[in-house]
Amino acid sequence: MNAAQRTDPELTELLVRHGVRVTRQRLEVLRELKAERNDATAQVLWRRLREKERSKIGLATVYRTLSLLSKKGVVDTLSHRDGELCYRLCSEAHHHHLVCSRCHRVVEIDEAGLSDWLEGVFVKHDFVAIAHTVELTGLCSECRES
Amino acid sequence: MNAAQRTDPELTELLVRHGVRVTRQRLEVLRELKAERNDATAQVLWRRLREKERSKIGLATVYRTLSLLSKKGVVDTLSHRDGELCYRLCSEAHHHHLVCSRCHRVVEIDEAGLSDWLEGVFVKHDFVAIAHTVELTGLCSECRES
DNA sequence: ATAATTGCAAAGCGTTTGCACCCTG
DNA sequence: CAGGGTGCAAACGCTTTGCAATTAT
Repeated sequence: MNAAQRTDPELTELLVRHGVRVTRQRLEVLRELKAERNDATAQVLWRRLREKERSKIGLATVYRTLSLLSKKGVVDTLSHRDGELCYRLCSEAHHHHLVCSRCHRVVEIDEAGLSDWLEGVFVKHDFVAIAHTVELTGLCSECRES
Repeated sequence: MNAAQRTDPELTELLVRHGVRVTRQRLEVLRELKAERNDATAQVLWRRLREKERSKIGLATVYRTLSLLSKKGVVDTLSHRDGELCYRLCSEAHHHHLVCSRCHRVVEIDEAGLSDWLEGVFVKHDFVAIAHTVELTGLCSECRES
């Protein structure tokens, strides 16, 4: 247990709750994600940790950590940035995203109102639902003004 | 004008209609896409043309062609395959896709029933709509049996 | 004729992997 | 103290680009 781990018991607990070993690097990635208002790529998170936080974390570790956390359902992935994945610490309930194409502000949208339509589509085509992704892109009010 | 171009006047016309120069390579890519029931990646299309059709087409040309056709609205892109884009010759109307995760069968879904929900979300958060993508993944009836 | 298109090879870029060392549980 | 986690560098796979030769209009 070092300083970084003691700083935010909530994040440590988040890892433990998902059956993930607690390491300095994983806490650092989570801390950085928590500080991010919207979403961030693996490379961006790594650069921030290296430069701003003076962390010795390796890029591969950031990738491995995000991939693990995503598999465990601790973070969400968005693919609105072509060719690279964005990660985001999310609320637990199933939801979707509305992203501003200019400032990349992310708004979480709940499932209500969509479920009926979804259900109907799967039934109509005789598919068993596995997953669905909905990504809405627009221009937020602030960005419209400038 | 060579043999390949004479074979399918419909494809030639499709290019002309979108203001795209007609070349042997572009017609070959379109012909291959037309023969594809679902969707295919640039690399898959290229391999088919090279091996099955004995075409001398270059991989870069396939990429350039697909990118151009996508920009002109002649083909659609789907991103259900992680890390690489899939292309598909599509109907003109706006629509979405339901993809079988096992056999990759693609079913086109029309916009009806979704528009109201979409409209409501954009208005509620004071965003001006730019785009939206909806991708549903499931298991089709045939794949469930085996 | 001339500007766009092509094939090839090399470069780019995000991501993954092999391996020796380190640390958590 | 054993097995997972890490950092580094090299490998990977998809995509893009520079360039000289070719081709459509």
